[in-house]
Amino acid sequence: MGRSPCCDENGLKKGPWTQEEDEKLLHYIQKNGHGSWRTLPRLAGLNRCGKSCRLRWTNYLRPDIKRGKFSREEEQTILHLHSVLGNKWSAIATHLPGRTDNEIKNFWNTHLRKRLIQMGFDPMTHRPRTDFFAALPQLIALAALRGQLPADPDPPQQAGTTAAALAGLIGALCSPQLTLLDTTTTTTAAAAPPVVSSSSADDDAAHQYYLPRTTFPDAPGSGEAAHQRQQQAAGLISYGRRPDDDDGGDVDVFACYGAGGGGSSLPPLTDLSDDAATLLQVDTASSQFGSGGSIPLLPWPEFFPDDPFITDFL
DNA sequence: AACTCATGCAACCGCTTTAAA
DNA sequence: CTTTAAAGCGGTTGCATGAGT
Repeated sequence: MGRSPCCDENGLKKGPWTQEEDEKLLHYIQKNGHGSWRTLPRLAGLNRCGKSCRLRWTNYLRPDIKRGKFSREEEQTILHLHSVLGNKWSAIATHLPGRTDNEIKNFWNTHLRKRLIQMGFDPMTHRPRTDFFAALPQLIALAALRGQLPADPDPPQQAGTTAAALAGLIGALCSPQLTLLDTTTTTTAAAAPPVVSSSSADDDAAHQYYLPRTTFPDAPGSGEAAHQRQQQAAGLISYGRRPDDDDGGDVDVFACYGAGGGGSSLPPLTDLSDDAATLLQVDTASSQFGSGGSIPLLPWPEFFPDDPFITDFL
């Protein structure tokens, strides 16, 4: 399997394309099709290698390319497909008409990947990171919520409080489960996994967070089937972004499926308060994000239940 | 105004896969 | 079946631009 030598040829231009080159390539392909990429540059009067021409065409000049910002739906699709396919950019691109694999790859590396990391998720596994420092933001939030960190730190007065906060962090590390529950979202613990939220780095304080328990409480009438569903889904995470009522932007919303059994690798947490347990017993059917409709918070392959591509891949 | 740093994206590099001889 | 060229693909680089100091 020899490597293509086309790019090693001397005297061929590299670097950014000029408008004149674009026009030559576009005009030639529109008239003749690309045919053999190796012979195309000579026939089109371009001092480029065929590979460079192919890339320019597929990533930029193709008439069906969609440009501009990725929509929230496209973000969702990329996140979900990446959780299934990994870095198979071309495969992911087949589900996003008008988007190129290169564009999706860039978008992932510059936006989505960073966002997951910021929130303490491993961008490759889509699961919470196992190292302590990755979970630190959540631990700090946890401790703050438990009244162990000052809302407005004031160093001269906080020596004792900080010690208590650290003690709280250590306690959290030794306890069953850590997650943060976004109370702005409603869900039913029995009928579906609880919606758990983390937030982007610019999280505002408008959302209140509660601490769910290790195994989610059974809602009335839920029974064993619901419990089994929880167990089956243990460890899976789904996520989305929903409009933020306060500032008009988006906030990240995560659903963390299950808690025990090694699904989540986040450090464990102490038991849940009764208040938080109550919060988990609300109706999923009414779960809406803002006024714009709901975001599907489903674990992957259910996200594309009838997609033969996914079915075949799995 | 000048400089530094961060970000986004187009393009390249080189490995793998596919198809033809 | 083997060899080879071509195409496909994912990782990486480098430049342009904007924000911050």
